[in-house]
Amino acid sequence: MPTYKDIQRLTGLSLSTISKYFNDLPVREANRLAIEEASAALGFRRNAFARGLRTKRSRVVGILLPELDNAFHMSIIAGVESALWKEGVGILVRAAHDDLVTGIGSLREQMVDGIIAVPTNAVDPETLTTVLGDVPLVLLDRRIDGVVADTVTIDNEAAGARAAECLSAFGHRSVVALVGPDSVWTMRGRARGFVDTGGHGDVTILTTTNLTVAAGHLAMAQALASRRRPTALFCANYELTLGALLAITNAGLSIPEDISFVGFDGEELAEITKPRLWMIVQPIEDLAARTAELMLARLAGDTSPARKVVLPTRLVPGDSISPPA
Amino acid sequence: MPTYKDIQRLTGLSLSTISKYFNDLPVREANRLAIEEASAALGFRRNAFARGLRTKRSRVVGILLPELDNAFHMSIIAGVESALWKEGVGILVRAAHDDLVTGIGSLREQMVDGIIAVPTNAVDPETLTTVLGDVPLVLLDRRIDGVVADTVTIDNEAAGARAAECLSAFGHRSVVALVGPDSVWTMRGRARGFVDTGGHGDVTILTTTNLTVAAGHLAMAQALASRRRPTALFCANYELTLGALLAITNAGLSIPEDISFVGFDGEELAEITKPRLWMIVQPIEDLAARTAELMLARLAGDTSPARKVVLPTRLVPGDSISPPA
DNA sequence: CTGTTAGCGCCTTCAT
DNA sequence: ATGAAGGCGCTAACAG
Repeated sequence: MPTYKDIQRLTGLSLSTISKYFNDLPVREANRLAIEEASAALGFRRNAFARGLRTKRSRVVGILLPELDNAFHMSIIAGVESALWKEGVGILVRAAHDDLVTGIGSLREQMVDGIIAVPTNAVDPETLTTVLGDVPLVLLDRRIDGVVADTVTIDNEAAGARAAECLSAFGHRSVVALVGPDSVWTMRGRARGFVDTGGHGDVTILTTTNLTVAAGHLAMAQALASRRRPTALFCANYELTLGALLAITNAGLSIPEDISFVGFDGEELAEITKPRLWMIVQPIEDLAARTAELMLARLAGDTSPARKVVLPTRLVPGDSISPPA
Repeated sequence: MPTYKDIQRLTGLSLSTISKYFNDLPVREANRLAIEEASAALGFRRNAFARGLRTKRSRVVGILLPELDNAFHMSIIAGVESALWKEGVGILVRAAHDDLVTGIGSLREQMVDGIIAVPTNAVDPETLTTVLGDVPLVLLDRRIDGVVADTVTIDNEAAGARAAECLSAFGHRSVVALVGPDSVWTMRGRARGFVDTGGHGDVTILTTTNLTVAAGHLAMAQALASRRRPTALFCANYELTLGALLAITNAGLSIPEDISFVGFDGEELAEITKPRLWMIVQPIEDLAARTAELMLARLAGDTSPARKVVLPTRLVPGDSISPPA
């Protein structure tokens, strides 16, 4: 690996001039050309270790997710990566497996300049502060009670509420929400919004054991087979939506004749099902953009108080709701 | 951030003894305890920049994917991350957007010790060699013509062939494969295997514009509406499988009465659809394990010739094929 | 605008 | 098993 010294040998310039060139500080035109020629000939690339040792920055941000195979989180991260990389910032991705503190510690060991995390469990705020040191943290999709940090989420209550409104606007008084485990922050919010707004009638919350297609299918299949079969349904995330849809289809039931349906996050799905499904959809690109923006600001030295960014969901109309029989 | 010097101040030991302790070299028991106490008190963590500067290794592997929102690739990467992290190796993830060479260059700039890439376009082997330098490269899921590198893929021809066999075993002589663009290496292989083996009869290849649920749905909806409606179908990836399934359901057709069906990668889906679908499934965990293993070996200094790991797919039987009318 | 100099924190001979 | 010393490649004063 060539170094400044090699460039110095070819150009006769001092190390500091060469450094200035690479840091976009003014350099005489002739020297600039000489450096460019030399480094092209050498295939030179600056050594990030040495640079980091001096500057104390890696231009890498750590990403901490519960699991890496969650499609929703990864699609946000795709947007975050794109926005950060435009500024030359890379992402070091790690599965946290419900242990935020350990995850943060390990990322810090690898010298990340900041951390974006989707938290799961509760965390002791003090422990968090200690392990974080001065590394900026942006919490994505979910919050942690008692922790003061930048936060980018959607308005989950409003999302649940809107779903309930759609259904009640068509006259449904007996409504069901298929939601994931109560341990998931977003699910609590969506369920709460749904209950609070649909609460004038008869509201049932079906809780699944986890957020998978299979779990959604199972819970829905059981509900459909029960004595009081749901007639108006809201699914609180994409996997549950798909699972419920399959359960309904397999049971030989029709939407909306037998059951009215509001799904979540499946805009693409909504467009190709018959009938089109009503959907609550999350603004993935905005979530990504705001998260990246916040992080870049912190990296640039913004020390203003923690922000709480709350984005609205979009309601995509369909033909999957009809008045109750 | 505390350094060895701080530990030295607390323990009176030399920097070299402290270094030895942290590098698992023999240190007298009393000293070991002193160092442990001091570093705990200080909240000490070794500075990876300084370490990298000396050792020339970052303990980070770069991951280069066409896009980060591809569920299949990310599920492999989830396994890779898990295996690498067990060895203390992190992953720096980047979307390559069809430009492997630039991607590799940028990852090298961030000092990755190795690169795992899912390639898309062709690449000039020499350019690749140059930009790689001595960084080990493992190609995942797809190969590049003319490039000699470690490679972990499935046997795509065999996968396509097996699908064709299933259908012909039930007596189908007119079979259709729904595959993605010919530009995708895996799709070419699956189509080839399907054609070669199903070739005794009447084989049609439906090519979609991209690998999405919507594209699969569209292509399938058109085919179902055509004069010669398919009666035996193989879908060459998960998104196409889901899209085709929705198209079939929406068209009011039944599996397998109207159309026999072999899907791809949707084992979970297969279990909850009615009837159960025949599926070709990729060994995601094995792909991840072999990839990680290969990379770890290279990081450990293995300089043996490039390996070509080819894994078999699994055939999951269902009730979605019946003899033709 | 350019050059000289002094580290950043750690690992690694080399003696002891 | 320990200690002293040098340097990895780069940046950031500072002087010119």
